[in-house]
Amino acid sequence: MKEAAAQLHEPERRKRIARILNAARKLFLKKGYRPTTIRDICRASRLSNGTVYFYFKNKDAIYAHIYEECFQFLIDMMEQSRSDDMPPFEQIETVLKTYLKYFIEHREMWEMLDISYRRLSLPADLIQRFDGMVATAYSFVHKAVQAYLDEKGLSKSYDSLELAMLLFTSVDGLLYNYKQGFFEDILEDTHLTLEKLVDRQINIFKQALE
Amino acid sequence: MKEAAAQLHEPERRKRIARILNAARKLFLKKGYRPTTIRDICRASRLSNGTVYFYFKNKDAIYAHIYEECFQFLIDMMEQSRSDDMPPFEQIETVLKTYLKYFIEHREMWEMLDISYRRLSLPADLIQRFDGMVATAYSFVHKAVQAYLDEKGLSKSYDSLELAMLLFTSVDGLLYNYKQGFFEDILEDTHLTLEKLVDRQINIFKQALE
Amino acid sequence: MKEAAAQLHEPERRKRIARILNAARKLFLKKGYRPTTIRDICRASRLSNGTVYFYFKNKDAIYAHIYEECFQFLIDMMEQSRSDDMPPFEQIETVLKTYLKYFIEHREMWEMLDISYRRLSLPADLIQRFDGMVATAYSFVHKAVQAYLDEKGLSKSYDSLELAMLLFTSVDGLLYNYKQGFFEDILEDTHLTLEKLVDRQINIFKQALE
Amino acid sequence: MKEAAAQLHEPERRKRIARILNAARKLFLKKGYRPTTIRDICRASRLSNGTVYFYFKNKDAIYAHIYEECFQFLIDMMEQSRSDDMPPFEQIETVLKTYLKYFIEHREMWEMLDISYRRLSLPADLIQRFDGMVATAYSFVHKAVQAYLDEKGLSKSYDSLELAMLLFTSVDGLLYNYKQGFFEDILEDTHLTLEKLVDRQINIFKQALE
DNA sequence: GATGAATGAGCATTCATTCAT
DNA sequence: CATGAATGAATGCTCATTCAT
Repeated sequence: MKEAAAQLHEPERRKRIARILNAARKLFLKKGYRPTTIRDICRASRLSNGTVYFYFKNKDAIYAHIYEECFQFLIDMMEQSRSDDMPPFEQIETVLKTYLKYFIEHREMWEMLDISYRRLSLPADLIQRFDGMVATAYSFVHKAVQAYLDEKGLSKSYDSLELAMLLFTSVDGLLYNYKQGFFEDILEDTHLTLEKLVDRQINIFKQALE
Repeated sequence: MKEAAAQLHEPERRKRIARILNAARKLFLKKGYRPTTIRDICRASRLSNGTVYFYFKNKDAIYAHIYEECFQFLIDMMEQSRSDDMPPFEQIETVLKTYLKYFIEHREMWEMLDISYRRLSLPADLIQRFDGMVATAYSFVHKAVQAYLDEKGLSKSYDSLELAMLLFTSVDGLLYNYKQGFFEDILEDTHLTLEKLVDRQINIFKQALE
Repeated sequence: MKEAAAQLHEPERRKRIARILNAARKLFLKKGYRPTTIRDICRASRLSNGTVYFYFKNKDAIYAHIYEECFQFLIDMMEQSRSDDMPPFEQIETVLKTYLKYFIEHREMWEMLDISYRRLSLPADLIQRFDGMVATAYSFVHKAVQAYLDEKGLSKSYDSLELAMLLFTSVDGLLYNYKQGFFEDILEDTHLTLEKLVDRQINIFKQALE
Repeated sequence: MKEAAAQLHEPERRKRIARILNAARKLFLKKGYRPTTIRDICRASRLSNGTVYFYFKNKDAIYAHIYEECFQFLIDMMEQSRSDDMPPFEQIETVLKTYLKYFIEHREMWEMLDISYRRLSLPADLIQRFDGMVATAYSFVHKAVQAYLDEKGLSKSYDSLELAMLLFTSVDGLLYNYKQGFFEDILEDTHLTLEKLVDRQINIFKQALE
């Protein structure tokens, strides 16, 4: 009976949780994690202090929820964009460009991922789940690179894991430096864009392997 | 006379300042900028609250000092490692490997640079100085790439600025992901090392350009 | 329903607010505004630091509340004591004696008014409201004086505003000097009292106009 | 010998003390007593922290010095302006107008007197000295009023002390209210000035006694 | 005498978190 | 479930005062 009653209110529950998360996401992004206060979140979600604490153990838990959500979104995007049937090189291209797309179209999410979840005092199982997500994202690139090497008969000359890491991190480094604002002037003064840079980066790998 | 008297205490002053900066550096790294409190710094430097404020206007000023110091150290290392007389490719290699060396040997400094100085409310002139330092570091790679392209007669096929950015950010991305701990398992389980990865990255660029 | 629930706690709220204001009023008087600390107020009101800030935005807000309250009390007293039907001179007497009564019976309030609200960094609208209250208090005297001059046919010989100001400020000066303690010995050694002094002052004006 | 040496530097001492007092006076006025810090005074007087404390026991001592100085200045002005040979009424007028002159021409000093020296924790003998100065200032008015009453043969109808107090405090109340800014609008919109108001006040007393 | 380095208590204010209703 | 009142430790920073040189 109690269960049933709880179930009955489930949609209501979800709504409240969503409201809290939406508010928190925006605030974390705008002000950063630490400067965002629980009261900020309450105000923005139009819920009381106590309610927020009813649904989330504490501030870190809210953050963790959002982190997971953002990362899952990236994984889903990658998953949906690629397919095992694609030619290997296209797979590589697709995954990396999907990452770029994520960065451009869902910048807020990308920035959430930037807050190192290891610094927060999260329960060990969460940390592990997050580590797993990172591994999954890497694996998309890894598998594609492996397939590409197989296709080209280069499996013995190159280490697919090594190449995958380099590919991924080189794009990541680009985005990271971009975010820091170090490219602002350059991208304004030249014909360069993030898209072209990523393209070039991928092509350099391709040329190198030929 | 007054000058002399002041000078007399100068070494003492320097010592105290160093003590504060050393304490702050360590703490900023361990806990991050915001979570580190002035009191933490006082405790670690065995100086009173008032003394810290006697030497530094506020917390941001302490951070700025450390940031500049760390970045200048990197620039000096790069400057000293390279020379215009080197073959261009060696210049590229040297600068990037110096960056890696900085990361490995002065990890604390590298991590300091990771705290975005733009989020802090620093005086405009400091922001500008820091921007200048970033530009200087980039320029080392840029000049070397330009020389390399000239040597190979590829100046027309490739944009030196673009290549320099990609080279630098790809290394940076590597270090950044490494720091996040995303490689931990991989580097443990394989023969890979940061050095080999950077090497490979540089070689990929080289191969691509040939 | 929500409203009802909130209302339910309203008396409790009021009690706490009153406790804070009572504590603050006493302390401001005893020690002055600046030397009174929020902690003093907490200690005196037996409430925690956070609770005080829950009810008041900051120290200035507490002061402003008290200031307004005290001034309004004076205005109410004046308003209730006088009436347009009174003979003009009686109006003058009544208002000024009410001011004296306020000074004697609600000394704590009178002293609050002594703290210049202009030095505090209060929001502009509060400043304006306070200015309005000052104007209201003056106007009671002014209107009465005007009526008196009209009655006596002296409107052309005297400026009602000027006389009103002199009447009010002369009483105020008396109170102010009294508060400073400059009369202590005199009032002890003679038959003089504040009441007699104010009486005399009013009579001097009356005699002068005859 | 030591004495001689000390004497030798006496002018130097005085200079420093004057520098401190000048700086403090300006600052106390501009910012008020509490908000003025010793460091402010050091900066303004171009002397070191330690030096200020060498010449003055503490902040209160500096204030007391200035208070005395300002009050003495007023007493001197009054003393010099009046003379026993003047007709009594002229004496009254002169003393009160000198007080107004002091207010207008040495407003900074007048405002210093406004800070109640009783609230500060000054040594008892200082308090007494200050009380004495207040009495002296009052006595100038008192004596003149007494002489006036004698001249007019009104000594039996009026109490000279009472009248003196009323005269003095009515002017004081005027100045006090003026300082609070309560007259600003009025004085701007009409032909009234402080001088005219004081004049009128004195004349009212005169008229009343006739 | 003069300096300025050093102290540490103290301040206003914030904030994550708890809990009675 | 939801509310918002209550808590009190913590924070960055200030400042009168002391003291070694």
